[in-house]
Amino acid sequence: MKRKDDRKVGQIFQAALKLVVSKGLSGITMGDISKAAGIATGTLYVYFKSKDELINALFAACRENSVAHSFKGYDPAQPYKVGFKHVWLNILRYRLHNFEEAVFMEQCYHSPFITPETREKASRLAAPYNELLERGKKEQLLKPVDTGLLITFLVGSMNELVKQTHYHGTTLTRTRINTTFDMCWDALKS
Amino acid sequence: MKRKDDRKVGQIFQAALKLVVSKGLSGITMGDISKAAGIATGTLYVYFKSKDELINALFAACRENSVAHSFKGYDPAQPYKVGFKHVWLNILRYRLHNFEEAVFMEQCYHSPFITPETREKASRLAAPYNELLERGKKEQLLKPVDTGLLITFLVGSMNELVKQTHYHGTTLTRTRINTTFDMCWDALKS
Amino acid sequence: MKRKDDRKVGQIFQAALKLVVSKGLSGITMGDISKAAGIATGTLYVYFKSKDELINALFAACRENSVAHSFKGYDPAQPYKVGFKHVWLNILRYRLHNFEEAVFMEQCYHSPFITPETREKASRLAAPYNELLERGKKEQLLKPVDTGLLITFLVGSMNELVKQTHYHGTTLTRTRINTTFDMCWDALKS
Amino acid sequence: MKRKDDRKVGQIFQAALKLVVSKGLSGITMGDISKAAGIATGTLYVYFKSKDELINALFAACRENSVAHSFKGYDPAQPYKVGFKHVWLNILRYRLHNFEEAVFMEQCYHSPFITPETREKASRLAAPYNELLERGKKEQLLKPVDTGLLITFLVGSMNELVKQTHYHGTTLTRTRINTTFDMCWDALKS
DNA sequence: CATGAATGAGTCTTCATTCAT
DNA sequence: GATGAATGAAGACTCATTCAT
Repeated sequence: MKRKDDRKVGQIFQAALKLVVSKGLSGITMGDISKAAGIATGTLYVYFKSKDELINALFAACRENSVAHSFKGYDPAQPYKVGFKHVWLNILRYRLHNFEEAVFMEQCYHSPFITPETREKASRLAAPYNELLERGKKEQLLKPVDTGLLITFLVGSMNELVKQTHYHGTTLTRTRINTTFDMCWDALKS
Repeated sequence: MKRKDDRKVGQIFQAALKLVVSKGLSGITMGDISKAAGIATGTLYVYFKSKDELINALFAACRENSVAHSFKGYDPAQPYKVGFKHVWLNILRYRLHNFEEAVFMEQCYHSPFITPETREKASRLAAPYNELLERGKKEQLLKPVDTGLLITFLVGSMNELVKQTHYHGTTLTRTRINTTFDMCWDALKS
Repeated sequence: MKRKDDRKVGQIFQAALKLVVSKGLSGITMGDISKAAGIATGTLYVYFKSKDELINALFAACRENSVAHSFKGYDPAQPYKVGFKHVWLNILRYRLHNFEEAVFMEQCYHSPFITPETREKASRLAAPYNELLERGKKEQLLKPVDTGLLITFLVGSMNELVKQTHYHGTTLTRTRINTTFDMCWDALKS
Repeated sequence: MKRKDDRKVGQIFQAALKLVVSKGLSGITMGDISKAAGIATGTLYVYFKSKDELINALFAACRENSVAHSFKGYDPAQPYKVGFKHVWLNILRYRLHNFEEAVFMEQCYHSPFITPETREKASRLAAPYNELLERGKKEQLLKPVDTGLLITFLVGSMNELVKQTHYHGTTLTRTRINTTFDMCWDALKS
């Protein structure tokens, strides 16, 4: 028998992401995805019970991927600001290099595709970010305000920066990156 | 266009916005919109040539509305920070009270519905924001960095704040608002 | 506006019946039905929410039609056997002339299309038959056995007779009809 | 065909029959059958070239089984009515105990699955029934009418009786059976 | 203008069948 | 032989759009 091929899920995900960026979450069809993935439409249903499930699975995978990247190489032993900047850069790098994933996830935010379960699962993955910011507050380096608010700044500014970079074609020089980081740090630092 | 018509366009827009929040931009149909607006499907086509046109018109209307709100009561004669905060609060208030519009506009960002023309028209409306920030730089109150970057912080953080407020049900106290403004100001101020 | 056309339901029913006889209940598609009815596929959904609903509605209509025919011209004032034969002939005539309906209803018997509600509704329509046989028992003309059993003979024999007539191409002469009636009567009479 | 294979064919048939009763002839899929039979879908195609062939084979098998049962223990040497009742009871017993087969065969009647060849083969198996009734006519115990008509009564009444028993949950007491037989005999006897 | 029935292209999904293992 | 993943044609159903009233 033919073994279920795990690489195929990857192909499907890649195809879906590419399509979401070019046609929007609303515009993609199972036919498009299968064609882009180089498989038959029916094959999609071997791996995912429905379009909904496919989208949810992709969302979960992106989310996990994103979190995993954020803390790659993070060393809690280092001084706070060093570690913080490391993570900040990780996130930025991830969003730039995986722009498609970032766009997809944002599109999912208000879509009826994402089920409450998936949403719930996603928010549980936010824990490491929370901890990072809590630590900053404990070391009295960050403003003693609601962690959610701090994250808001972290994420919100990054989002717009990446979008702008991508769409306005601005090249993200080292200086520009540092400037942005400084602004972010100024916002958060106590 | 008589007044009667305008009222109907308003109903259509309201209906569409409500539906986008609950079902996503992908999920709305002309049938849904007409039903929610209390008119017949065919009547939609009296006011809009197609679904695309309806969405684009709504997008443009929201965008204009948003800009108009931002500068309501803004007095350039006042000291910079006072005026800046005024605008900042206007934007925040707008996004909170017109959450549906905000969601709709975000959903439109990557959708194939919005034509380049509409996009172009929208970005031209950004001029007042640019001017506001340029003035701040001229008065050496804001960091001498790319205006786009400054806007990024302004908008990005606000976006996330509003989303959070809405979804996590946090009440936005005066203190919380001020804290957020301070963070934003800290990020931008030179 | 275009008025919903009641004749269209009739066309749809006729088309469906014809197709069930030629291709079996299993083999019919909404596309086939619409084509045979001379309308667009989508139009079917103006009149019926789903294929299931269409089949159930058709079943109910056939059932009603069948019962209505059975007692046409039946006069309770006449001697029992005369009235009984009248009904018997009505049923036979109905089944022969509306062979498609008869086949369709038989096909429905074990199909998952028919909902319990429809089934229930159908069996409630059996009341007149029950009464007819009860009367025969009361007048001591029929065997004093379970009414269900009597109906079994009435219906079962007729069913097979009609099928045979139709498929083997036997012509149903007056003699043959009378012979069959006599057999039926012999079975039921006390 | 080894014994092992035959057992598998049996499993397949059993699975198919069970599914036809629960989901109708229209509703069964090769996937369902294979799952219910505890084998892989592909394996079905080792035993049957196609779904059509499977259904036809099953139909033929049921038909043969049915006829075989009918005359089990029948002894032409016995008086006619005794033998006749013996067969009649055999048929009844068969239909009650193999209700699934009976339902399946009825479903097949108007389905496009059954080929003319299968149909032809099936009707050739009716010979013993014909002979039984011919003998009755020759002995002047049965009405001198068309054999087809006689069979019609035999089969038709039995069909309905079995259906009723099954669906209305009536228990078939010995008395009820005898009553029914008497009715049938009354219908046929000269 | 307003209506909503009619249309048919396009969607998701299923399923008989094939084929690599 | 046995398996079940892969295939793609076909089916039920949706929906933007048109048009008769």
